[in-house]
Amino acid sequence: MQQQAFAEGTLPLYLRVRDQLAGQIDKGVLTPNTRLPSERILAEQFGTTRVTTRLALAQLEAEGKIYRSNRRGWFVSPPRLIYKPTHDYSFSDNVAAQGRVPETETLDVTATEANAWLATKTGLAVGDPVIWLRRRRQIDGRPVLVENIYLNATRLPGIETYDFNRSLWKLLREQYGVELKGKRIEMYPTALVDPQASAIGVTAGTAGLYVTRCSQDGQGGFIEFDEEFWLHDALSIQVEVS
Amino acid sequence: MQQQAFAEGTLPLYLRVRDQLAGQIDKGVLTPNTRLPSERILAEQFGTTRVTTRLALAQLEAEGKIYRSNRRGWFVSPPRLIYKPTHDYSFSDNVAAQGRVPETETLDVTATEANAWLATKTGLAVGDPVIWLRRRRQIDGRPVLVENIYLNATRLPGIETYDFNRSLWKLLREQYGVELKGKRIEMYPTALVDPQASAIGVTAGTAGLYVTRCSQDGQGGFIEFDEEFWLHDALSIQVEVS
DNA sequence: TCGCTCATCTGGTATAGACCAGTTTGACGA
DNA sequence: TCGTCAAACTGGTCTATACCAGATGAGCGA
Repeated sequence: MQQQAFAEGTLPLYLRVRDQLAGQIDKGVLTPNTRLPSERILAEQFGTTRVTTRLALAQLEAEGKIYRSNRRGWFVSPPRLIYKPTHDYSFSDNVAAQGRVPETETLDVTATEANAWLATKTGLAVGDPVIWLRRRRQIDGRPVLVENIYLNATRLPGIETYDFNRSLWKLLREQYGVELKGKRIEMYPTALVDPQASAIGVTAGTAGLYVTRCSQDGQGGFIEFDEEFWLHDALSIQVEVS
Repeated sequence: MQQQAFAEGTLPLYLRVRDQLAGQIDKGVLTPNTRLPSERILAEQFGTTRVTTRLALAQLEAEGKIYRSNRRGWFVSPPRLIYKPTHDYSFSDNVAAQGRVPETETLDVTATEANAWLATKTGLAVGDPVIWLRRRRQIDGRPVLVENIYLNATRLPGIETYDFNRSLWKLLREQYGVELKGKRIEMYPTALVDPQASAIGVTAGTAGLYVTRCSQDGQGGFIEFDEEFWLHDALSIQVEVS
């Protein structure tokens, strides 16, 4: 069982494979959403095994250059969506403005009550009525996030009867005259685990970005708390302050 | 070569190993910065191989629950630092305020000129003089970020002569009377690659968060452009707007 | 033409073992 | 007592192979 010689400038083999593939992506030989050759074929091409090839692929995935679709293959990542969480705008409008095709699916709508965790996040009391909304959102047919939205049911009576497959922000403004003002946003990178991972259709452990957003109206009253689980390679966040 | 039976509720073995370790961390059996048993010992304890054990460890690493120190072992991650990039404050003060011990090292100070990339980011013209500063910052002895800072040399004459192992923000205020006002922040998750990975002392491919921050003074003049490479498990970002 | 079935392709999970290259530690000698 | 140095230990990289399970598409039958 011969061993790697660490030839060619001491770079490990899996990083040399990575560099080859990254070069093809950067040079445009492989374009966004193209499928890469299968792991077995790549392994043969590079004269190595699937295990090492997968190391290289995992590296590129961590960098956000490629993504995987469960048991279908590896694909070149499209550009990141520019996302400004401090703005009030519609996901759909934002995606469309960047030349992409958005899609929103409502997974679940449930009337429930605030638990301790939600209470500390929102300022509600434990037991206050909330509407819990779960949605999945896609860009160009690829699911990029799932979200849990908790709406102040007292402040927004009857909201559970509306169609949620559209902009929530517009719904609040048009039906309730609510303009979201204050926001408290928190985010950090983490891995997606079930149930979010399977809702997006990725394996548990895929890198993600966890974003929460607590919005109030002009008077400081709590309106909605949004908890988003993004694929890590799907977005670039921008914030401007003056 | 017998195969896994997918027993015990169909969870794959590496996720069951993950759950066991995660449980010990959540219950406080393993406390922050404690070293885990070695991969070989864990593999033996769980009746599996190193490869599978490493899968479980990589999963926990992706979730930000553990981190590795090169060839020294795996350690339990401490709590994330709360970081408000829209605020003007000192890294050192912020870390200390959260009961941790900060440290800053200046790696490099170079007088150079704005290239095309920096020009588009800052509004400078290509060729304008800038001071390029590289720093590494630690929390409780663990390097958590490296940064490239580009300072407007025209606006801040002689700044390269100061000590940079302290708060840059205070330096600007005290020596130049500059209050940073406008900020444009951009960030996205990605993997750390060299030279940043080796500067922090992690292997290439470790998950990170890339943050850039462009700051101006009250009159909209460009002051500094900051490019930060964070370990992904080291921080939680908070932004508030009204 | 349309729907279904099944072979085939894909990645997902797992075993067993090997050598490489820094880190740590403990025994030993000055 | 203290420094040195080698052994032992750690993760890092790699080979070779196997079976599992979901996705896909070709082909067949209604």
